[in-house]
Amino acid sequence: MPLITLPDGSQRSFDKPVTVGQVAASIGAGLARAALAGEVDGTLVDASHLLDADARLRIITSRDPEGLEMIRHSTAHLLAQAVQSIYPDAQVTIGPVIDNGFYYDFAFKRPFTPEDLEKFEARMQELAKADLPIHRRVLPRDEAAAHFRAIGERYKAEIIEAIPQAEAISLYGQGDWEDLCRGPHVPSTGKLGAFKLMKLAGAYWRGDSRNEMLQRVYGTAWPDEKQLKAYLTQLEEAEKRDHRRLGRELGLFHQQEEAVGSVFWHPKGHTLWRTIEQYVRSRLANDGYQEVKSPQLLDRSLWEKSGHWENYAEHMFIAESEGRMLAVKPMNCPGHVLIFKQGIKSYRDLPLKIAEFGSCHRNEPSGALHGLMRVRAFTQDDAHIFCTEEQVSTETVKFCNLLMEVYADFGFTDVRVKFADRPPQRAGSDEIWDRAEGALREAVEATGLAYTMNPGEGAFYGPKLEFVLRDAIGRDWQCGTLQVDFGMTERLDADYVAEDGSRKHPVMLHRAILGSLERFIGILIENHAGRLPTWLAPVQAVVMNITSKQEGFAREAMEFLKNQGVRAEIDLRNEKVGFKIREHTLARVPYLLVAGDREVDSRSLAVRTRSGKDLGVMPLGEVAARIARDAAARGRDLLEG
RNA sequence: GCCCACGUAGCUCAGUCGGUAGAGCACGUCCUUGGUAAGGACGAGGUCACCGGUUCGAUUCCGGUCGUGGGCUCCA
Repeated sequence: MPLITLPDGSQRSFDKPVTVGQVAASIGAGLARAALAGEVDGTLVDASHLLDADARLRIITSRDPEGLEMIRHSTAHLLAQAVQSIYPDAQVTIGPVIDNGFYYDFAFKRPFTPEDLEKFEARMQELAKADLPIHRRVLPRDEAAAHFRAIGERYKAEIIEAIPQAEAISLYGQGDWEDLCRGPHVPSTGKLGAFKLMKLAGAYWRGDSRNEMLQRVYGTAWPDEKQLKAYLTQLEEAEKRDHRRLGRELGLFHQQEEAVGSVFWHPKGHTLWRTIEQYVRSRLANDGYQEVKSPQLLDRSLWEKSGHWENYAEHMFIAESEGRMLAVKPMNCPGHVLIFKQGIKSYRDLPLKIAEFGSCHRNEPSGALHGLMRVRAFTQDDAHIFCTEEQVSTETVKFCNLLMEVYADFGFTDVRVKFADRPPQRAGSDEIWDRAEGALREAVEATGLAYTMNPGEGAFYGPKLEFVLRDAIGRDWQCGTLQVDFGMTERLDADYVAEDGSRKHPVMLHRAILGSLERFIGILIENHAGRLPTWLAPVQAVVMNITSKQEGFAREAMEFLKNQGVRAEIDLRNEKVGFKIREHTLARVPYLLVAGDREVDSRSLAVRTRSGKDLGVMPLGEVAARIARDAAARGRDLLEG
């Protein structure tokens, strides 16, 4: 006689055991159709799950996050069924849900082709249309393993054999096809249909590059066609924001094969670069950092002492001269330690903050390179804080405040913090790591920021905080970092005289806010879809004449704006004003300034923004003031709608 | 580095079932002096990524190299 309690507190009693689906049906026909699964006393179960005792029940539909996840998971199964119905000798492995969709990895004798993808999708549609009921059965572990071995599914068998022996294994079947799965799943394949297979890729079995390569099929799945279409449209939008395309179209930079993984910054791109660099420079100076410049090439012996040679050699570019082996710096820290070591330092000198816009080279695998986002030559807004163990907390708090301020100026306010602890390959004893992690934990608690753990992802020399910012279309980018290093100064023999006259090795905080300037600029371009805020726009205003009659005044106006600190250009070409407006709008110039006869007479300009807003005619001084006001707000309070 | 796909004019892309290629935009010249997202005419521009092989002949077919894209791995 189960008594079922629903989320709204209402109760229903039944005179015999009922399934989740039957409870839904007792509430209404619409809910019965929509019901995908249930949550019984906090555990997700299938709609066919039999309730034989009192329970709290929540009916899961596609409107619940869990429901959407199930749709994706079940669609992954549908894909596997389709693939195996077409290629019976393809072996299934795993098919998890990911953001916006799912993937499924198959072992197959040859790579899948785009034509295969079409076939798979068509078969999936057929199977969905057939509305096959999905049912669950349970086997003891050993029996399940033997079953999968018997039907030649060795990857599945391997997965099962990793599960504790006492546990029972559930299998889900639809039609004549069956797969190992924890579940739950939607009640039938007819609940699926709004999906699309997106792409093919290779992926290693268990994510290990020493293992064999599997064929991964990516797909997306949604509760209905409308949401699917909205997602596909959004993807197109993201493509339009691609910084590589915009970088070319806006004349910011280019890359070519003679310098793989490096960037050729064009005048406009470098203007943007300098604006950012000068801004960060002033923020750092305000916070007591001293800027330096350290050498690009440093002797191997230094890298051996710092631990890089042992832990980072595969990423380093090597050069040779007069029989000495040199390495192009992949990081700035050893150089900064050498600067610290010049002269005797006292505890009174701490914290000592050394900053550098450090140009680093790392020999990244070719497959990792991607536009500005992943390069081999990049520049960090890097700095090292030499301090005592007691100062770690306050310095961390100060740094986090600065970082949040800087991000806000760039218009990023959604920032997440991750705590990455000791990686498998590392320098220093466990005892030192215990202390470093302890100090960093205490420091991050002192900031009051919420954080999540990122196990095993620390730098080889210390644990780190990672600062992840979310962009305008919801993508996450790790930019800032703060790393606590208890070992580097000892390895490089850097010390200071403590209050009691003894020599001590300072703690080093490695920190960056933007991370790589190259990458940060890429993020800015995509975040703003090329419409950089006025303070960053390489060209802030273009003055254009309507006929050649206004040429003199247009020149005068442009010079005036330049003298007022506006990055202004002039367009005197013999073209119609509509043509010029179109071009500079597409070039994302924030302010389009037109000089016709009327404006010449009143020594003013007709002001239009790149978003098409007509701000009317303003005297020259007012135009300059308006642009200056907009630029001064940085990314915080944009005037433009 | 690994898997798959791709590489034709500055850009976006057609095309050649093997007979050295075409459009639009951009560029140049000329006409047009036009008030807020494309005025018109003419013209120039390509070792079809690179290196080999097959062939009478390769941009096209085959192999390799390099690069790019999407993944994997890695990561700022």
